[in-house]
Amino acid sequence: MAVLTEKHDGDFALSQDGQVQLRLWLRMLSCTMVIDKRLRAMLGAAFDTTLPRFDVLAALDRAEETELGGLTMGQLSRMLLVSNGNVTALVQTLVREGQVETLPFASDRRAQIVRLTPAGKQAFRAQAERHHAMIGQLFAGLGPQETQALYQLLGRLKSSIAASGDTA
Amino acid sequence: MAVLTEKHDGDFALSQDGQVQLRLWLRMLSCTMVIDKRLRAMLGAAFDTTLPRFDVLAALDRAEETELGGLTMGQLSRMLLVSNGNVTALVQTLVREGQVETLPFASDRRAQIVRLTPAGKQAFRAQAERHHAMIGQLFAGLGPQETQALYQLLGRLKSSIAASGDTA
DNA sequence: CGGATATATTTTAAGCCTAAACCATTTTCC
DNA sequence: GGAAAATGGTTTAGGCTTAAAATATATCCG
Repeated sequence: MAVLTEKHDGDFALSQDGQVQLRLWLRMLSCTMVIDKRLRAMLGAAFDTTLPRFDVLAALDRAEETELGGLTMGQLSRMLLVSNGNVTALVQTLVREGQVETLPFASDRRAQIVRLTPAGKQAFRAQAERHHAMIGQLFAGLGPQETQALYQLLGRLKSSIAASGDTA
Repeated sequence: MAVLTEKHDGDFALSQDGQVQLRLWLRMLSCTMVIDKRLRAMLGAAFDTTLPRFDVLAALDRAEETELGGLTMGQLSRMLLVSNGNVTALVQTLVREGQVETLPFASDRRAQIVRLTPAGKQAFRAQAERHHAMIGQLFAGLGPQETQALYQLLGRLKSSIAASGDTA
């Protein structure tokens, strides 16, 4: 913690540290929101779907290589950082649309496996391509080392958040 | 999309870069979501309120110095980047709770002014203090020049987004 | 003036999201 | 074995959010 010792410029900046953090947070929130909205708008316009549904497909796609070939509801919930009930609703609509199917999980009759149908996999691939392309466009103005620097600073932020969680 | 549309040259670099950008986006989204959730949880637990309601109070607090002493529904909507109908609902509940009041706007009978009540101002001050403190904690692990660097890189990202918007 | 257009706002329908209560099954432990 | 606790999942009630339709008022222009 800095004491106000020096004369001119640096002290002012430090005394304003809280303000800087608030402005940083607001800018970060704003950027995230704008990108998020663009992605949602694109998914709605091009595929008549939503970001949460896309996220479910993406998680299941990544899980296809595993032994189960899919995920349980609870795994999905923890992976997407959304509530259990929310996953229930999302999976229900995806089942209704034929993009996803559920199977009983033999070794635990409370649980069930969710996995992509062929139609779901095909839909996901098309969506992922556009999703990926749009992110590429949005970040295109950043050079490689800016991208890298931002990635690393966000890693530091992640650590900072984790550290603050221990005591908060 | 004029610049990068040439065919064979950049493919490898672009595909690599795209992966980095996707990971960057996911990390940024994750950090933002975690902070957002913490703030919501704090506001709910400590003040039985929500982040959107806090945002309304914050906007009105900032507008208190102006001539009107408040904002119209439309100004609020544009400022918070949420839909008009959403503002209607938020203001209604804040009016019901006595934190906000609406006044007819003499020079345009379609519009109305929304402004803080004394109770609203008092509630906001307490909430803002905690909000500010929590952000300080979450970002505490970043040094001053890391904070500054992150702020500037997000500014670059903001420009990149704006530039991509011109053509997308 | 008066119709066409634009603006400010509300309403409506629908989806997302959560916490809390609830049910079914599994695990723990005596 | 069997009660108690834990876990997987669904349901419910309620708030947030949007787009689109509807309402009221204001402005533009012939």
